[in-house]
Amino acid sequence: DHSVHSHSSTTTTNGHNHHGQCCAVTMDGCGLTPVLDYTAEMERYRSFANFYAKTNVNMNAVNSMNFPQSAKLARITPPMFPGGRLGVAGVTPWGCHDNVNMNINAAAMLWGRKPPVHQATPLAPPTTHPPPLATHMQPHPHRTGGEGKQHGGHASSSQGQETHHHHGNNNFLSGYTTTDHMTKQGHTHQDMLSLSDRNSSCNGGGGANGVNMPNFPAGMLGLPPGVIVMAMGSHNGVNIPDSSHFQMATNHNQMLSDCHHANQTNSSPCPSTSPGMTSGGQGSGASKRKRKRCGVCAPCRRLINCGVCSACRNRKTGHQICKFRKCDELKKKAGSIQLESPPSVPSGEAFRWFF
DNA sequence: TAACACGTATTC
DNA sequence: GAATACGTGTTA
Repeated sequence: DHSVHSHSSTTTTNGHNHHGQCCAVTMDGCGLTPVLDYTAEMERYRSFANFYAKTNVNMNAVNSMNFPQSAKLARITPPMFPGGRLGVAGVTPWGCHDNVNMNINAAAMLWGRKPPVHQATPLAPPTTHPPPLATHMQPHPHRTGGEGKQHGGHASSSQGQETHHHHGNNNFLSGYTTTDHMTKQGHTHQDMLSLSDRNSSCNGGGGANGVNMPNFPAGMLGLPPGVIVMAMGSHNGVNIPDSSHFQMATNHNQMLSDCHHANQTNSSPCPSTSPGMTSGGQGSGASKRKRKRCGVCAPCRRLINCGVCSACRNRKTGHQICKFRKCDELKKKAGSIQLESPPSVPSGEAFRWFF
């Protein structure tokens, strides 16, 4: 809607939109400038607010009464978005782009890393802002609550996030105290485990390719559990938005394999023929194996059930995951899935693990 | 076509 | 064994 955009541009002086709703649904600076469904966006804000309400943020946790499943999830959810520097203080945990454009920056922001672009200095840090390292895991002193932020989601409004340069260990929040990050609640999110506990090895198994490193503590790398590690291409570090090449450090020092269908029960790392398929399954072969969530699409990265969709409401009988958490890949027909690499990305060869 | 129901695989 | 979630047939 051109009128909306022109309205926004004339009422901002620094790129921020001061007319809340417009800001909530537009994503200036995102390149594509998509317009999100407002309801969906608000729902995401609400879920995030609920998440913080149940974990470590002093908020009026009214939502938790309405969404018991969310509360349950929140209890088992570690502070993936540390200290409010990323999430509540001005940037939604889902980032500005991520539910539309699966690019690296979005994922990086989500998993605790600031987008590595033109950010030499934080934007106008609030007064008396402590040094980043000192307060990294602490709630932002100026936080006013998640859903109240009309500027949430604006990529450039991430005041208070510390700067991470695009090289060296700073890339991985070396300032983190990893124990702080993970042991506050003693365990990690089930979804995170499901992503990481695959002791499978689609990349060669047994860490042969440097992917599984059973005795290599992530902390030594300054890698907080939950941080996705993106293997940069061997050519000039070009960000290649291939979600299948994300990796994630976890408590178990394992990485999320880029095999989407890790096999837990047998030693075969990648999809194999499954003898029995579900009720209606034809049992015609490997393609009928139950698929796994991709783990990197926007719904997969969502940690909290909405609690209100039909799937949540019919948890017992429906046996379905929350609608808002349903993997985009799984929504597609099983036969229509394109495997791992887009044509422009030479799988594997273009990536390497760098530490 | 979306929502629902159910069988079943998977994980804890 | 319970909880979760995928796949698919049925129904509105």
